[in-house]
Amino acid sequence: MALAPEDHRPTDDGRRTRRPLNLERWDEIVDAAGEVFDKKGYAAARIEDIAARVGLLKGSLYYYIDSKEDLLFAIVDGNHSRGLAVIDEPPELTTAAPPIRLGAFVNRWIGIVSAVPGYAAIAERDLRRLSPERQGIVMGKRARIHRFVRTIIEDGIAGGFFVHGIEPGLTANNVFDLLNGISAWFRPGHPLSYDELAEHLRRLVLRGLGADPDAYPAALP
Amino acid sequence: MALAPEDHRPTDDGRRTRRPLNLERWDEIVDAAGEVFDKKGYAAARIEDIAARVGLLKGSLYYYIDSKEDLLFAIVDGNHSRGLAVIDEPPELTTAAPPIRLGAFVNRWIGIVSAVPGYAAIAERDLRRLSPERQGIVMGKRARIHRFVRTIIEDGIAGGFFVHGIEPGLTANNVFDLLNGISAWFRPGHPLSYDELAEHLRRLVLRGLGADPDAYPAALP
Amino acid sequence: MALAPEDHRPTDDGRRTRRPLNLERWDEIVDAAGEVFDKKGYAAARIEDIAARVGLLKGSLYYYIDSKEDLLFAIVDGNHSRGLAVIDEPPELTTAAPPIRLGAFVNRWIGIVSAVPGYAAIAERDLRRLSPERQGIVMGKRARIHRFVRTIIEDGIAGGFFVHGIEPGLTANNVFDLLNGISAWFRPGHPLSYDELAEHLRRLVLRGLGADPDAYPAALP
Amino acid sequence: MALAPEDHRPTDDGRRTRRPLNLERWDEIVDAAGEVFDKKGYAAARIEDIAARVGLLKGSLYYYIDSKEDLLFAIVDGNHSRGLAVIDEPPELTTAAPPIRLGAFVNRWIGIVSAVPGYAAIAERDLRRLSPERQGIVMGKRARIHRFVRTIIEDGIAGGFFVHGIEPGLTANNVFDLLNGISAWFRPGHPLSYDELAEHLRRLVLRGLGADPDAYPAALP
DNA sequence: AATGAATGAGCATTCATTCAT
DNA sequence: GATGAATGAATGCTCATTCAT
Repeated sequence: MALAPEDHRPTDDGRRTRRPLNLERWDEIVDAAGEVFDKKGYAAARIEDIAARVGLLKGSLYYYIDSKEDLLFAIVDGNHSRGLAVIDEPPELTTAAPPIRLGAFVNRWIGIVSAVPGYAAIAERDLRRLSPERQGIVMGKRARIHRFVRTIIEDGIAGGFFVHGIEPGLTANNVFDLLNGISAWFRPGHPLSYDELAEHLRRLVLRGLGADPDAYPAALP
Repeated sequence: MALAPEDHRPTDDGRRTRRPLNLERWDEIVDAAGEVFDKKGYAAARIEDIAARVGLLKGSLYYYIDSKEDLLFAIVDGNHSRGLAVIDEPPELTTAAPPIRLGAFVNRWIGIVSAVPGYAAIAERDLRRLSPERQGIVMGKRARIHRFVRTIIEDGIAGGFFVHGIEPGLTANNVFDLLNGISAWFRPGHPLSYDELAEHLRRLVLRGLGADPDAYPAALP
Repeated sequence: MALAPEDHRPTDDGRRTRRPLNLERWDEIVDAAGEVFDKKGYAAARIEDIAARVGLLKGSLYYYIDSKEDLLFAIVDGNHSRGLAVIDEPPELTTAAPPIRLGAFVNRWIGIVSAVPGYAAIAERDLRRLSPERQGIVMGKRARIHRFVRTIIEDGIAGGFFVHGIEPGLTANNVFDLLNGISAWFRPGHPLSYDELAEHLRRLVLRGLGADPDAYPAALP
Repeated sequence: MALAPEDHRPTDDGRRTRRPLNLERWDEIVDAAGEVFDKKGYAAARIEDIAARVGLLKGSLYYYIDSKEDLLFAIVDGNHSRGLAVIDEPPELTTAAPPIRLGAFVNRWIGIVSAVPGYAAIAERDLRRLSPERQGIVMGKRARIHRFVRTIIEDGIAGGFFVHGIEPGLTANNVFDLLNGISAWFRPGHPLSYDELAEHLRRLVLRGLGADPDAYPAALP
C-alpha cells in the first residue's frame, strides 16, 4: 500500500553525467531544504544555508542538484506522493461507510503531516514557484487526492450519511484547508499529541458534514 | 463600529521630513503591492513591478515608502485592522446566542476577504518577513481577533450550544483556517457568490461545533 | 548611402521598463566591451572589466544591458551593419568594371576595419556564442555581404576581367579571409598605414583573380 | 623529413611523479579536446565534455593532465610542430624555383589542415590563452614557419618570379590568412575535395604574387 | 512629485581542480 | 587507472535603495 517515496534526484538529461548518488545523503539534503524553506520561504531561502546544514559548501550542493528549484520540487512533489499513498486505502476500508472512510483518511493524512511538519505549508505556499511542467505534475497528483475526498463526500451525501445541500468539491477544499492549515500553528511540543489532534479533526469534520462522530470508530480494529 | 483604516504611510522618524502624501495615491500603491505580493510572494515580488502598476518608476516609489517592508506592513497590518473592525459587533448582537454571533462573524469576515482578495493569503504567508516590532503589532491584533472567536466558542460550550470536549483555542484556529483558506482557491468568477460561500461556511462551522445552522438566522433582520 | 549604425540597446520586451538611454554612454560601453572581448575573448571577458572601463560597477552596467550577450550582439551585428553600408556602392561605381568595383570595395572594407580594429576578429571568433535567433540575424547580413562580392566576381569572370575556372563563392570566402585576417596581426603603429595596406590588398586580390591592378585606378577620381 | 610529433604529456616537474602514460589514450584525449575547443572555444569548453568524449569522468582526466591549459598547448603546439614538419622540404625541392616551392608548400599545408580540421582555427583563436612561456614556445615555431614562407617570397621577388613592390613579411601573413582561414568555413562534405581546394589556393596565391600557375607543376612528379 | 542613473550587497550557478579510496 | 565527492574562487545577474536634478 505504501508507495515508496520517489527518487527526485535530477536525472540524466544528456548534459550532465549520471551521478550514482547516495540516497541517504539526498534525503538529508531534502530535509535540510525543507527546514529552510519552511522557515524563510522558498524565495528568501539561501542555498548556502541548506548546504551548511548538511556540512557542505554551497558550490558542493550542485553536485546533487541542478538548481534550487529541484529541491522545492523534491519537497512539494514528494509530499504529494505521500498524499497519493494516503488515498490508497487499506482493502478492508473500501467497502466501509463514508464517515468511516473519511475519518480514517483524516487520521492517515495527519500521519504524513506529522511525519514531515512544515512540508504541507511549503507545498501550499510555494507551489507556484515551480516551473509550469513541474507544477503540472504536482497539480495532477493534487487533483487525484482531491477527487478521492470529494468522492467520499458525494457517496456520503448520496447514502444519507452526510447532510444534503453542500457542494462536494467545495467541501473537500474546506477539509484540506482544515487539515493542512494546522501546519502553520501546530508544531511538536503542543499540549496535544498528533493523535489527539487527528481525532479532534475527525470529529470536527464529520460533525461539519452532518455525521455523528461517535457513531463511527476512529479506526478499524 | 467601523474603525478608520490606519494610515500606514511612513511617519517622520527624524530621518526624513514628513511628506504631504496623497491618500488616494497611497491606496493605489498598496493595492498594487497587494496584487504583486499575492501573485509572487513577498520575497520574489519586485518593487519595479509594483511601481509599474501605478505608472511610476521604481525609484519614484521611494517618495511614498521607506522600504519594501512598509508595503508588506501596510497590507498585513491593514488586513488585521479590518479584522479588528469585524470583531466590533453591532450592539444588537452582543447579547445574542453564541451560534448567532459566530455565524454573523463568519459573514462579516468573508466580507473583508471578498473586499481585498489575496490579502488574507499574504498575511498568513509573509507575516514573518516583517521586522520583530511590526510582527509584534500585528500579532497583538491577531491575538485580540482570535480571542474574540475563542470566547464565543467558550460561551457556546458553557451555554450548551456547542458540543463539549473541544478545545476552544484550537477550534478557533480551525475556524480561521477554514475562513482564510478560501483565499487560496476561491476567486471572483467562482460559480458561488461570496454571500453563498459565507452561508456555506457558516453552516459548516456551526455544524462542526455541534449546533444546528437551521436553528439560527444567517443574519439578524 | 551610409547606413546609420543601428541602436542595439535592448528594447522593451514587456518586462523591463523602457529606458531612455543616453546614446553616447551606450557607445562608450560598446567600445569598452569591444576592447575587452578583443583582448580576452567573449567567454573569458568579465562584465566587471567592461564596467570598470566606463567608470561603473558591474551591477550598474545592467542598467544598460540585459545580458552580456547583448554587448556581443551589439558589436557583431553592428560590424555587419557597417559591412552592409559598405556594399552600398556610390552611384558612379555601379556601372564600373568589376575590377574597379572590387578594388573600391576592398578600400571601403579596410576603412571599417581600421575604424573599429578588433571588431572583425570578434565577429569571426565569437559569432557562435550568440543565441540562435541573433546568429540568424547576423548570418542574414553576412550572406548579403558575401553575395555582393561573389556577384562582382561572377560578373568579372563573365566579362573576361577575371580568370576563368575559379569558383566565385569560394573565392569570395578567400577575399574575406584576406581582408578580415589582418585584424589578427595588423594594429595601428604598423609601418604601413591603413591606406597603404588597403592598396596592397587591392593589388593582391586583383592579381589573384587574374586582373592587372595597374590597369585600374585604386579609387575613382 | 617528418618530425616525430612531440610528446606534450605533462612532464615530471618535481611536483608530480611521471606517470607511465598510454600514448594512444593521450591522442584520443587531445582529439576530444580539439573537437570541443573548436566547437565552443577554449574558455567556454568544459573539462567534463572532453572527459565524456573519451568515456571518463572529469576528475579522471587529471590523471593525464595537470591543467586544462595542457590540452590547449598540446593542440596549438602540436599543430605548429606539424607546421615545422611541413617547412622541412623534400630535398629535390630545395633548389626548385620559388613558385614551385611555394606551390608545394601550399599543398603540404592544406594536408595538415585536412588532417586535423579545426586545429588551425584553435591555434589562431586561443593562442593567447596559453601561459607566456608556452606562448613563447609556439611563437618561436610560428616565426620559423613564417620565415620559411617569407624567404621563398623574397627569393621569388629577387629572381623575378614574383611581382616587385610587395612587402614579403606582410605578404606571408596574407598567405597564412588564406590558408588558415579556410578552416572557418571549409569542412569535409564540401563539394570540393581538399586536393581541389589546395590547387585552387596554389593558383590564387601564385597569381596574387604575379606568377603564372600554369607555368609550374602543382607537384613535382 | 518624479526620474534617470548609479550603487553595492547578495545570490545562484559554474567549473577547474583535488584527493582519498 | 578511475571514481565519487567535495572545494572554493569566480562570475553573471538581480534588486532594494539612494540621490542630484
